[in-house]
Amino acid sequence: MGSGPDQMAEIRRGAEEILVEDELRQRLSSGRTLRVKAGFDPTAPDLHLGHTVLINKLRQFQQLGHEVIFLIGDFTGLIGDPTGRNATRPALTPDEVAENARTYQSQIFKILDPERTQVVFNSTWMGKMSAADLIQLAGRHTVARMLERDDFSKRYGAGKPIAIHEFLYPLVQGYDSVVLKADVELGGTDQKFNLLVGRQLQQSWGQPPQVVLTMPLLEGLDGVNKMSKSLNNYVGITDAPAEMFGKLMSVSDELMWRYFELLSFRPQAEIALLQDSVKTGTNPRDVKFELAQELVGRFHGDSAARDAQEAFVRQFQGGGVPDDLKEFDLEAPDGGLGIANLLKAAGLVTSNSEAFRLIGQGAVRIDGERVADRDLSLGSGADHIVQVGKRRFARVRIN
RNA sequence: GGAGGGGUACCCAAGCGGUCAACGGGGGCAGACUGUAAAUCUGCUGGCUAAGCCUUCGCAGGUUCGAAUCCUGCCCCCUCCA
Repeated sequence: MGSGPDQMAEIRRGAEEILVEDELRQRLSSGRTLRVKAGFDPTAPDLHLGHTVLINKLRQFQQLGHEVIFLIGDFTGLIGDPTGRNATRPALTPDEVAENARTYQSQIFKILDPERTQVVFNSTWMGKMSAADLIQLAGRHTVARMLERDDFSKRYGAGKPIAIHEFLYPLVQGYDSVVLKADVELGGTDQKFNLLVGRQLQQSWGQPPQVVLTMPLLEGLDGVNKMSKSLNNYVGITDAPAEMFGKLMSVSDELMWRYFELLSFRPQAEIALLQDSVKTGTNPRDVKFELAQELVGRFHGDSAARDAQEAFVRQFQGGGVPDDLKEFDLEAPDGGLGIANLLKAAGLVTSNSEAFRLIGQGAVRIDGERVADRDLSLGSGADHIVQVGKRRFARVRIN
């Protein structure tokens, strides 16, 4: 464990804001093991790299010798997420929550040390709370302070509805910090308000207020929007190695550095050296290889990462064929099997129209030969590698 | 309860009787190029037994030679007033 100031440099890495930084410095230098909390929604068990930004930060604290509390917000999950008013999320059943929690545990321990991670559920204490207790909790905060929250004040100002129970969410989250006696709570920048409510409630219960550390929301593969499943710009941590590798290689050269900062475990100094080397002529692609290697290795092991890189080089640099081809056995009618139907049967296109379009664009190859004739038909007894674009392949046997 | 606005393709958004399979933008896909599935440029982006035909503009009817466009009813969303 380093000294206070050394720890601060690592902790500050990538962080958006630390409130209050002096308080954190003091607690670090006290030499005490700090209780570092972060809460996760049990509705989204499929973690992507965006989620891991926070988990990585937890890991850092862990490596500095502190105790990590991974809180699963199953109580709030059972009520259902109140934000986004036109698509009220269906409340999860206890079984689903339990299932999601298991998924979390199998995924986060690729990053966190299970020995020094406490997984807790807020239903443990919230479930026991009576209506009277809840009213008492609600009495600790005021409407005016609630309305300070950016999205509440915007909605209020715009005449948009705010349901009463939406006010309870920050309170419950803050109360979790009281119960857990958190020293530090981590969250995305969008969580800032909720995290601060935790500070306030702790003080109200006579506890020293937790330090709040917010992390930026990781940009998705498009480099613009935050990474999310619904925008389909994400890298899932359960994505297959080749898939994960390819997605990371598609990140722009610029965004790559952002990913290094927030996702890589490399020391900052080492990343600075990589940046220098690109400035003096190293191919950014090769640096991106390093990033993809590290991340695929983290979730799938080093040998899978090496294989993924080899396959990537073979397929995209060498114009080669991936080794895990889907195979199809197709029947040819008397006149032979038309190319469009073949592509459709092999799942390479979704309609004949799409097939013809792609042929027109020169995207279709059979055994490496570009197909120019949209009326091409293939007879039986053959075995072909069929390709659409650079990424869609299939092996097709015609009987 | 009253007044008004709106529902168009994956998303946003034009069109307001024929020239509309429907402008434009985003996203996606493809091609070229390359240093990578970066960047950039170009093309495509309903379906089919395919130079023709069929289906699509909230839903159901109607008017018309002809409707995304006009009429009627219904459903849904939003804003303001109470």
